[in-house]
Amino acid sequence: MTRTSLSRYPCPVARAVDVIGDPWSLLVLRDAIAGVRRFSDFKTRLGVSAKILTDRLTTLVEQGVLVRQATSPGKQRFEYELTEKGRELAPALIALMQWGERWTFEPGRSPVRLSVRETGEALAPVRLETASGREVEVSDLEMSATDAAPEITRQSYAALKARANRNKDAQS
Amino acid sequence: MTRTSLSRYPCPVARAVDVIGDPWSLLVLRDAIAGVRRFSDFKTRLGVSAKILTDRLTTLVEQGVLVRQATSPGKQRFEYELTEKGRELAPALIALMQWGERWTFEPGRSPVRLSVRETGEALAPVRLETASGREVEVSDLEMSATDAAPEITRQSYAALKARANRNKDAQS
DNA sequence: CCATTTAGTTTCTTTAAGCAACTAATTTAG
DNA sequence: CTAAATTAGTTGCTTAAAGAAACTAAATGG
Repeated sequence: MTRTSLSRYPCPVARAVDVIGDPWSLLVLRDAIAGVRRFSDFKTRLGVSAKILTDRLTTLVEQGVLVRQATSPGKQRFEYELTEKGRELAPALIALMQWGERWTFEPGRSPVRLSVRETGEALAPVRLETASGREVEVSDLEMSATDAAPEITRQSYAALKARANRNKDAQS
Repeated sequence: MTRTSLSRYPCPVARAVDVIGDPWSLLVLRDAIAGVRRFSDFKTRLGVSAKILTDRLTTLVEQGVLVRQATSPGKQRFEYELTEKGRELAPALIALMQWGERWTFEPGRSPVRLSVRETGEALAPVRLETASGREVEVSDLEMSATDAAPEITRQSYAALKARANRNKDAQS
C-alpha cells in the first residue's frame, strides 16, 4: 500500500494531514482535548484495538503533539498530554466538530456540548475573518504561492515522492 | 481490514471524520477550496492515482460535499463543485492549514498565502471564542454530554459497530 | 483526420487495519 | 499476604484498501 508520505510537500495542509490526517488520530485528539490522558481510557472510549491505539499514540508523541509521562517518577503508568503544538490543533478539531453537529445530526440533537468550564458560556462557531474582523466567505478567498516556494510542478512533485520513499527504505 | 465505519457514532467529530477524515479527501477539499474543479487538475496537483481520486470524488459527492456537473448540458466533461455543506468545511481546513504553516515550516517560509481576493487583506488566525467574543484556551474548555444522547458505553459502542458491519454486508 | 486530452476502469502487488489472544508489571480486594 | 483484576501494551493472523501501471472510450485540437 505504501501510503504516500506527505511530510515533504510544500503545502501546510499536506504536512498537517501527514501528522494527524487519519481517522483514529483525529479521534485520539478529540479525546485528548476533552481531557483524556490514559491509554486505557482512550481504548474504551474509542473502542479501538490496543495495536492501533499504540501506533497512533506513538506517532503523535513522535510528532510532538503529545508527550508521554509517567504518572509519578519511576512508575510504569503513563499519561499522554497535549503539547503546545497539540493544543493548537484545537481550532481545527472544534471546527470539524461544529461542522459535524450541523451536518450529521438533526438540529438540536447533538450529543455533546462545548462550553467554558468556569462560566458555562457556549462556544461561538469558528469563523474565517480578516485581521480587521470582517467575515470572509470561501468564494472571497484567494490561495496564492509565496516566493518562499516555487509552484508545485508535476516533476518536482514526483521527485519529492521518490525521495520520501527512498528515505523510508533507508529507515527500515 | 474492514475499516470501521464511524458514521453512526453519537459524536460529531467521528461522523465528520467518517466523511472527510482520510488524507486524500482532505487534500481534495483543500484544492476545491482553492478553486480546483476538474478531474485532471485534481489529479496533477495531487499526484494521486486515478483510482484513488475517483474513489474520493465519488464518496465526497455521495456525502453531499461536492456536486458533479457537466460543464455544459449533454457534455461528457465534468466539474466538481463545493456544495454549501462542503464550503462550511473551510474553517476546519483553513485552521489545519494555519497549524501546518506554524508547526511544519520555518517562520515566514510558508509556500502559500491566504487572502481576500478583492482587497488583498490577509486572513486572521482561526480562533476559539465565546459568543461574546472572548478568546478561549483549550484548558478552559469543557466537553459534556447533552441529554440528546446517552453516555457512550463500551456495550453500546460494540453494538453500533456490529450494526454498522451488518449493514455493510447487506449492501455488498 | 490523426494525436492528444479527459475522465475514468481494470489488473496486480504490497501493506496497513482490525481482531483475537497473550503477557509482564502493578493495584486492589478479601 | 495472596489471588484477582487492571494497566499498558506485544504478537500473530487475515482481509481489504492503497498504490502503480496499463488500458479505454469519448471529446477536442491542430
